[in-house]
Amino acid sequence: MPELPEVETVRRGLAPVMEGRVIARADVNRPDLRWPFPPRMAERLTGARVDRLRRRSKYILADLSTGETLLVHLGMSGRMLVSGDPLGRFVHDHPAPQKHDHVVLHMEGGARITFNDPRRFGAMDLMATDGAEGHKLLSVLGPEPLGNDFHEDHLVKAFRGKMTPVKAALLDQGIVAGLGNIYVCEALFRAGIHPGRRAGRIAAARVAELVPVIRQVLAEAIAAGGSSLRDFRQADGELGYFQHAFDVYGREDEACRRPGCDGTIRRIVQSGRSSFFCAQCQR
DNA sequence: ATGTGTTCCTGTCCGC
DNA sequence: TGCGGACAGGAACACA
Repeated sequence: MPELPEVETVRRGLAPVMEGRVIARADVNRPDLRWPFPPRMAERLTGARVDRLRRRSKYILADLSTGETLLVHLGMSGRMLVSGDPLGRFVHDHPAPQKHDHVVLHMEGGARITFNDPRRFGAMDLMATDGAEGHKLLSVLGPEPLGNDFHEDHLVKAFRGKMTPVKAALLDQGIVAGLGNIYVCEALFRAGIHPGRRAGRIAAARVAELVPVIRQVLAEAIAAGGSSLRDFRQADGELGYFQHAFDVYGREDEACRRPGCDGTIRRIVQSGRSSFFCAQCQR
């Protein structure tokens, strides 16, 4: 689930309770998620100060005072719960442990961060901070969609000659890193491009238009997530998902929202995943 | 080299 | 109320 905007929202929620603070204890309740945890993960986290929380694509990276970086991926169903936050920004009382609470970080000062992931498609790993970008999972990533390396030339070149549907091309993390099923659908809707169009057959000018559209869709979602963060004092402290209105995602059989369009949102399955679009205004 | 399908898990929802 | 099937925001991997 969590796509780039949700992961960024989680990072922003975690930063005030983690950055500059020491991990007093780490409870690791099982040996693995999608992959085995690194050897002695709990010991390697204990006593480490979190110097900085970063995000790369859908990965959260915590640079530690030990010279190591903790990598966290939320997979499809991963959530972070913050409790006991002394800043009073999140719920103060620690909730009872829940099923699928796989890792719990106890911060000095009282805050607690619980990683809960029913489907266990999430991941955690530890690596040397120096050269972290060479990590197997990070080295294959394309440019950040909100960064300077993501520009019209890049996307046009990446699409050139590709016979794969544009939907799949935008989901390809090596072309642009951080988009998932929801925001690809939303971006294609705004750009007026049918998800089944072959990437290499779209005119360069239309591909170029996708760049600002993708940026805009993501920026709006991050802003929506940020506004949901402000209410965490009385909320349950859960980070990872927030209410956001989509134009096409999840709106099968509903009316197209484009002014002047009387089309209906359709759902098709592409490589096993749902694509939502308006056949009237996406070509 | 590309493109496509399978796979890892649990939970929820919908029709019968 | 139970049961089966479809489906869910990811992405590595095996294959044609």
